[in-house]
Amino acid sequence: MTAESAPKWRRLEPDERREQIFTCAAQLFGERPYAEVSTSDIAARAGVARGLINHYFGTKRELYLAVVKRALTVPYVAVAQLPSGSVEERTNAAVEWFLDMVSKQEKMWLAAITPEGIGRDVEVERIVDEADRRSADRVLQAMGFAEDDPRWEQLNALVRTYGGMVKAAGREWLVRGTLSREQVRTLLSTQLLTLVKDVLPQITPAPR
Amino acid sequence: MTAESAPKWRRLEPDERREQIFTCAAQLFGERPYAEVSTSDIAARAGVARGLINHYFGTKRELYLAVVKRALTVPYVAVAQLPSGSVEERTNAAVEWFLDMVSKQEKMWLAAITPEGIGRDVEVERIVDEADRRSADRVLQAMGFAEDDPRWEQLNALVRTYGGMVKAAGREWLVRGTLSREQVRTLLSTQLLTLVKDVLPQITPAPR
DNA sequence: GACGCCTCTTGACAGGTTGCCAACAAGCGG
DNA sequence: CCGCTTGTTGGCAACCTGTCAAGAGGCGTC
Repeated sequence: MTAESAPKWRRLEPDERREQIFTCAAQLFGERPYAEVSTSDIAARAGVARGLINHYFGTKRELYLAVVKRALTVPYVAVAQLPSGSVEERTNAAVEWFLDMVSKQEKMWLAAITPEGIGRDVEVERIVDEADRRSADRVLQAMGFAEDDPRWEQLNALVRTYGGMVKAAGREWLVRGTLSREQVRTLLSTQLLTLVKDVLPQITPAPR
Repeated sequence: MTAESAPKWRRLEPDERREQIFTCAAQLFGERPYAEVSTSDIAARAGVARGLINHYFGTKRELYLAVVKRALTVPYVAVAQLPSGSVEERTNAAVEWFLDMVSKQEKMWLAAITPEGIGRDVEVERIVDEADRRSADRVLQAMGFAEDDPRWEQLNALVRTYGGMVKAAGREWLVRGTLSREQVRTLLSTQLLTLVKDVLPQITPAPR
């Protein structure tokens, strides 16, 4: 019998261990809702003591936030520069680009737009809002609005409401299959065009 | 000293007590996310023993479901018979009515449209979907579509996507204050009108 | 006016979860 | 080979939830 000094556990670099726990947590949060994933589950899958999770992430909630944040950041990274044609052409191109992007990142995108866990949490809301605002900025830029427009704040808010429709349409298309890609394209193009041509121009500069 | 037999607690009719607890729960769920409202909090506000909540509603989750359900149902029950004028008049009336309703039930409505408080719960999802579908039905009826239209399923889905915008707009208006009621009115009216006049007519009968 | 009973209401208990922290030990540097 | 840094463990205390038998409010009856 070789006197193996069998270590009960292996010591890892902080970043490495942190990433390992993060990965396991992401898997579990993808499988079950937030409340049904206990830190014990995460620790078990990572083959680690439960306390270590708190050591690295502080709180179960903070760990969840980290997961959501990464999931939301990835999808909206590279918005290709849109063609500089008429408004109609640009809206169509934007919608088409969007549909392609979603097609490729289906699961990722769906997971990101339905933070399936902690809800109405200030921090989660902030993270999601940040992503929404950034994509609304891109839409406004693509539609030719000047970035120093005094109405920017409200224009952005209006585009964000359009984002609500986009998410809902994505769910109808991808999850429920009640709408075809073509129907979604028509819907989103038409509505975006109306938004840009009929609604946005009516907005008066910020009230104060 | 009058020998007052001071009762430690008052005995109420089941329906009455149930309603009282329900109301307090609705308030709290409107103030904080699901996870941050303990049954103790609800019991405290209702001036009642915690166990009584389980007696009436079984589970915290069931109580929450009841709250969400009512919040989603009440608003859409009495869609007053809309005036039978032009499409424009009817959309305006519908949007205006909706804004009034929301103003009155602000907290309740907000809590209901962001039921992520419990996280991708199948039951919650079902309830929300049910309500969304029902209100979409009402919108279609009000806009003069025949209930046996073969495209009904898809028309309904399209209106549901509009619902996504409605919810987003409500949040911008009530929660963040980035949009005024007037702006929301303009947005929702214009977009609904476009949906009804430009998008819906393009939908071809169900593919199979 | 007093009593009895129905059932509404309470309070305590068990199981489970989370955050914290002091002690332990892996494994590199001297 | 030994000591020290620090990654890691395991148990503790607080809290929350669902259950249940016991207690008491108050209506109906005599």
